[in-house]
Amino acid sequence: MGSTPQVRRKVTLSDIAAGCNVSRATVSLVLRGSPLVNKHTRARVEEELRRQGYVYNRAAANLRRRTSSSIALVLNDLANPFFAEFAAGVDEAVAGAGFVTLLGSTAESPAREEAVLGSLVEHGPGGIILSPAEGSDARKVLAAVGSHMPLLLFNRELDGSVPEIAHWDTLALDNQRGAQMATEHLIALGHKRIAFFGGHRDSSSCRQRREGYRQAMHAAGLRVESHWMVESAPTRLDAARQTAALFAGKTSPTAAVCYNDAVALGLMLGLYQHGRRPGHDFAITGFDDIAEAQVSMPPLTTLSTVPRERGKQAAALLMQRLQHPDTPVGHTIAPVKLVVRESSCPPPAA
Amino acid sequence: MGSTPQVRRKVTLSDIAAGCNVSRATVSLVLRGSPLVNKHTRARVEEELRRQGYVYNRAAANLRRRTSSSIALVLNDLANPFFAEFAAGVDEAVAGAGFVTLLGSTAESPAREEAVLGSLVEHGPGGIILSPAEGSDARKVLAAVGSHMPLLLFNRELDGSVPEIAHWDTLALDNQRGAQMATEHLIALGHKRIAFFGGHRDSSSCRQRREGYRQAMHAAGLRVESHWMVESAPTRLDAARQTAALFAGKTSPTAAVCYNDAVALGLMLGLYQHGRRPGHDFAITGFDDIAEAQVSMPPLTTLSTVPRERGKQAAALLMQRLQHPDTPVGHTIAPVKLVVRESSCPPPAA
DNA sequence: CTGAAAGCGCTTACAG
DNA sequence: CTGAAAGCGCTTACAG
Repeated sequence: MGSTPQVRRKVTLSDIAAGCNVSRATVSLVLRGSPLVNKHTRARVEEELRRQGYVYNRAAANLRRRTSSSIALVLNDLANPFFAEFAAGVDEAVAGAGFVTLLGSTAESPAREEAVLGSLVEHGPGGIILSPAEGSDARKVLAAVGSHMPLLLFNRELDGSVPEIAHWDTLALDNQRGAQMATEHLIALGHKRIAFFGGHRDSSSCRQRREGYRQAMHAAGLRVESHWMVESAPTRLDAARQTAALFAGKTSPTAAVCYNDAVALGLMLGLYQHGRRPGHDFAITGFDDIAEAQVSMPPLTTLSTVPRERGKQAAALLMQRLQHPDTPVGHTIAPVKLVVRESSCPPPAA
Repeated sequence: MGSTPQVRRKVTLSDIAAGCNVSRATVSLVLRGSPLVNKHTRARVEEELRRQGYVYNRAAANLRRRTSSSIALVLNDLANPFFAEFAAGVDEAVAGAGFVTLLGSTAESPAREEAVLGSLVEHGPGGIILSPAEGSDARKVLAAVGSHMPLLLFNRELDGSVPEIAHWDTLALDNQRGAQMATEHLIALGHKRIAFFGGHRDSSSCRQRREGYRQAMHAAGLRVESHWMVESAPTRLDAARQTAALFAGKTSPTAAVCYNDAVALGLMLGLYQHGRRPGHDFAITGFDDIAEAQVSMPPLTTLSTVPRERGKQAAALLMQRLQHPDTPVGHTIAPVKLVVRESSCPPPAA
């Protein structure tokens, strides 16, 4: 009430020390919760901290202690709901550990990725979680972050081999097993002619999902026509455009395992435009279980990756690495879960 | 080749100075691009910086210069595509200014918001962009950030009055004008019985959108039945559930201005479940123009807020404030744009 | 054009 | 239990 809170200069440890006639060392011990401090002294200091509106300067403390209280999160596309959820999970876990998240997004450009990593590293994060841009190169990343920075690669592989001096952990989705499960599910429904639809062939996740699809088809003794393997950008729009390609050959598929949900929703749209009814005369599965999957028309059978959980997991793995720098590098594969909804109908003949 | 890059200790200015027999001051001047340094000296220093793999420690520099090179971005819901796009825009602009973004998400909880703000402030951001959690209180925010921290409020108002000592800029969407435009559009198509559907009545954005709707209805001499004002959580699922309420009275509406796109898409689903065909026998408008709006069935007429642009704008406004702390507080209202698609059909009678 | 010195806000042995 | 002193990695007047 009678206080004058408008000081321009920030309140520091010295102000508090002066304010209650103790040394800065003592104030520091109080702040860090040391048991050495006399109860009465502690109370006086705490009162003074409150009175002056002290704000801890973590950067100064980190400098002195040679520690870090941040981790950097570098994403190829923050606006993608999958990564947005992932980021929310990372931030939740990071905040829970008393750290702060430094954000960087690269808009799928390796050049921007290099710049962003360079800038973030100067801010001294304890480690980095990186979901690489398409075409990002291992050596460039190494040049940007140095060989001593703990780094967790999420979701994608880097181009080129990872240099030996880099001890980078990885966290990946079980793409292969997921696509295999989706394909097996369609086979169990009675489908024989199953396509693999969408995605860029040269992305590692697309390769792995195609591999899972092929294995399931092969194990069931089913053949794969070459025109059933349709490429597209991993977006709804391009997927809708590519729909016609599925029906270009003489033997049309009755079902498609899609690269991801965006592609699957685009395919639904494309099918409607071709007078077909997904979930009735054509079966579709997706990958990701984005929010829209459960409310699309029809609701989409897909593989749940629980991106928020992946985010928490990524943060936990990185924190682990910070605490145990000399543990062997870990390559974690996160499970995916088949969620059956109406888009995966039996074949029309059955 | 013959080098030994594996030093555990980080390379500092002193190492560079020692490496080429100059003082740390000179190295610092080189780093900061000072014109004072002799060309030849500069070249030697730069070579040494490269040779030793020097990484600038921005935290130390910030401490000495009493500057900041970060801004904090605190969002009520990062997983929401609108905010994810917004965050991408903020980060783009922030990175463009050589700053880094500190991320915090509050999961719509005022208590978490307080904690997150408190933690972020300790990391010394130059300013904060805050999209408040529902029910977040002005005095609590002030207590968490202090009265000298530049803060930009985005998208929502705080509960309680903003204390006079807080000089907070705001950036808001033109909710009222947007809803008014949507309503006028439906009226122009010939609708007379138009509902306002979804949203929490006590949220400021919902109040403003309802107000725009009322003004347009009133200006056209149309009356509003009380059961046409339906509340819902701002989610697809709850909106679908509330659909029946629209048709509970004796005079059913032929169109609805929806609180946002999520609600509009939920309403579409609800209408299908009631045997109606949105875009044919019932007109719908949304708000936000999320990615799904253009590919829903039918495509959704809505108000585009261009969240990525809003993010850039928010960052620019905050940067402006950092450079000119004594400029009067600004309250910016960002325009929205009507995007007409097939969901807004004429009334069945017409 | 370059260097010596002080200092940003903290922490941490080390004495006492 | 508390304080004096040194130091984290930088920058910036100030001399020369």
